[in-house]
Amino acid sequence: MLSLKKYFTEGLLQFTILLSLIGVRVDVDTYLTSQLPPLREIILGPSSAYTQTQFHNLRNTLDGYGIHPKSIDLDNYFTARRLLSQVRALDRFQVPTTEVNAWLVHRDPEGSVSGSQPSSGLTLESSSGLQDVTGPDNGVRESETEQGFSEDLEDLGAVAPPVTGDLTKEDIDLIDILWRQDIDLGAGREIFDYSHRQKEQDVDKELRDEGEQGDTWPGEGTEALARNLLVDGETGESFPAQFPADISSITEVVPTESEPPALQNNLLSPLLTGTESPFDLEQQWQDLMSIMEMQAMEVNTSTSEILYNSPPGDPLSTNYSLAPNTPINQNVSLHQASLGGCSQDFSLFSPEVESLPVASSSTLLPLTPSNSTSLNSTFGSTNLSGLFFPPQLNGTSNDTAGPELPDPLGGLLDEAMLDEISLMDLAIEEGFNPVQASQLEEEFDSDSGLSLDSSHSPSSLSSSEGSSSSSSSSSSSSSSSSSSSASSSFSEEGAVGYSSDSETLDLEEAEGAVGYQPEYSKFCRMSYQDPSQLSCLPYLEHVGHNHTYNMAPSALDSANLPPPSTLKKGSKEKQADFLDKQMSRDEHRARAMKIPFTNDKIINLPVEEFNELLSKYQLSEAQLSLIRDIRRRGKNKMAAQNCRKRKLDTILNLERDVEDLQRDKTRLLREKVEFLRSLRQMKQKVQSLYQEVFGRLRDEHGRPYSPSQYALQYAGDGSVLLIPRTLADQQARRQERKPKDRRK
DNA sequence: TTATATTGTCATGTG
DNA sequence: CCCACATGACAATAT
Repeated sequence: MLSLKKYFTEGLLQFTILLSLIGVRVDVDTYLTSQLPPLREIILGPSSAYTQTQFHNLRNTLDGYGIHPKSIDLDNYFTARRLLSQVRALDRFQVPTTEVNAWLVHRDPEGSVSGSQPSSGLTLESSSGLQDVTGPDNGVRESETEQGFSEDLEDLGAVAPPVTGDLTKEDIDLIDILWRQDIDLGAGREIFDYSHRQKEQDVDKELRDEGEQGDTWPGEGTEALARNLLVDGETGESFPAQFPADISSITEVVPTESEPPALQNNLLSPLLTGTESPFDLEQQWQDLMSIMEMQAMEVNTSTSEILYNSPPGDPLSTNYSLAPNTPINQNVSLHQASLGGCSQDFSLFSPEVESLPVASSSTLLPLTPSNSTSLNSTFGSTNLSGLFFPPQLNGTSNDTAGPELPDPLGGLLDEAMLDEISLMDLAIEEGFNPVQASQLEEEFDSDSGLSLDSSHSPSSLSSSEGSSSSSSSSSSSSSSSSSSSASSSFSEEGAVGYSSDSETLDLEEAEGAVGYQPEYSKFCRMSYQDPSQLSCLPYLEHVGHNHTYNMAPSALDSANLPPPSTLKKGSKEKQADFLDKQMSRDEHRARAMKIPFTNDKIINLPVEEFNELLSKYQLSEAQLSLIRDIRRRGKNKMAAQNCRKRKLDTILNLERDVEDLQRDKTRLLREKVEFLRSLRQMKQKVQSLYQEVFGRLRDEHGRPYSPSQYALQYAGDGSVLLIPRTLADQQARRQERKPKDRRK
């Protein structure tokens, strides 16, 4: 948990730093208040994911991040342009509003891939576009970031159009991507993946082969990877038909997108031209299958070239440098930079954050001293007034506050005195006395610290919700959708590929189901927003669900990282052992019982599909029982994760609320001190004037009036009267009673 | 090895 | 009644 908190806080800091670097003005206060939610979600990602209903939101895209890396892997493995074009085509299909995000993501990867891989002709376009765009991107980002991460895709569209006018199609695309990145904020786990992949790439082929050859592995892995695709493939019935259907649906959706049709056409046109075969299903499918198999062995999908170029340690520098050539990487890198660099940046950022609180504290400090002085002075003023008035009156006036007033001037003074006294009383009641005035300073300081904390604390239930909703949407999307999009298959493959092992599958499933934690954990541990974006796509449903949860990140990490080493060592057996270790108990049981489908399917398939699946196989009673237990436990696992995330989120929100209240309290106390001080000054002024006027008064004999016998009193019309003390006392008493009566 | 934190599982309740 | 989900409690596991 601590590490996670660190990550999220660091992520916030980094993000802010990034924004500042980009040129976006970061208002920490507003950021905390208004924009914190998104950040918080990022940090608390899991919490946001709590609400299952929210899975469909953008966050889900985060969940899908896993896919994205895989897509990159595909590029690495398959140099053929055909894949890229296909992917793009797929992206198009997914263009529909929510899907638009995914589409953008894909493009980035492509661009990055193209940039990295000279083989693809597309690369030239994408790379050039990226480079050109880099400048504009920043500007766009500013607006984007300002608007908020959690904003809907529609918002993106709305924002993008203005920018697009000057920008080229490619630029627009890039902007969209950047926009999405900003929204997602997730650091790409790609870095991790990359590291693994570089090492594993060679091994991956072997793994792929193994997966294909493996009796249990291939089937499970493929199934897990793209339930849609695989399912179809398994049945062999629905797959072909579904694909076209999905495409048509996607194309239809595209026009409806927020972006103007013209823009869309422009954006799409490049892709379309490049894509030979959205319809070349067989080849795509084969490629996807092969990729999936390969990936299945690799738990993680390292697509990022960033790793190659730069060590994960320097996400920022490397990312930025890479950005021009590799849009995806850039995006990822940016996220990562914000996230990964958090620790490093944190120190830098912290000062800034603290500066605000400090400033307030500094302001407070002067106040506090003044307050203490003011309090004393106020008392002094009262004493002064007492000097003017007869001792008796003064004594009474101090206690009652009323008696003094009766005097001619007493009226004014009385009110001021009363107010002051009342304030003082309040202060005392509240525990805010002169002594405490000094304490205020401390409070302020502490408050400043609190404010800092608050800033750190992510506060955005909404964001979490959004993420959760996105995940849910992705999950909701039917399996048919998965079959439809080859691109989706990539993402799924990535997830599936490594997940092909029962373990990975379970993890994915669990994650997808949970939806909330994935954000948090994913974001913190590894940044793979892009994949998440992919998850937005319907076909990615499986992946998204699985990825979302906390477990996923840890599992993914463990799964991803270890495999590379094992793979390098080069023994399939080792890999198998590792996979076995990674597999959950239920997975082992399922394997032992020779259950013909993956745990992921068992757990995540809708009831109808689940029953249908069961009906397709002749399973023994023991197998059926085990399957039902696996489903029950799997769902409960996700539920528990959601529950815990929700709980954590609630606690964090409460914590934030407490901090806010403490800040408010400090502010109010400071204001109170200021008012008291100003009141004291006014009193002193009135007293000095009173003395001056009273001292100049002379009776008919030219003798000054005795302060003990006479007093000045302000009349309602602004005139000043000299009246005997007795009258003044009486009037003062009357005035005292009135307020008391009112109070009653 | 122990203490703590995390995660998985079960039982139960709710919608 | 079934299903999905949420949640407290406990166990298992990881750190």
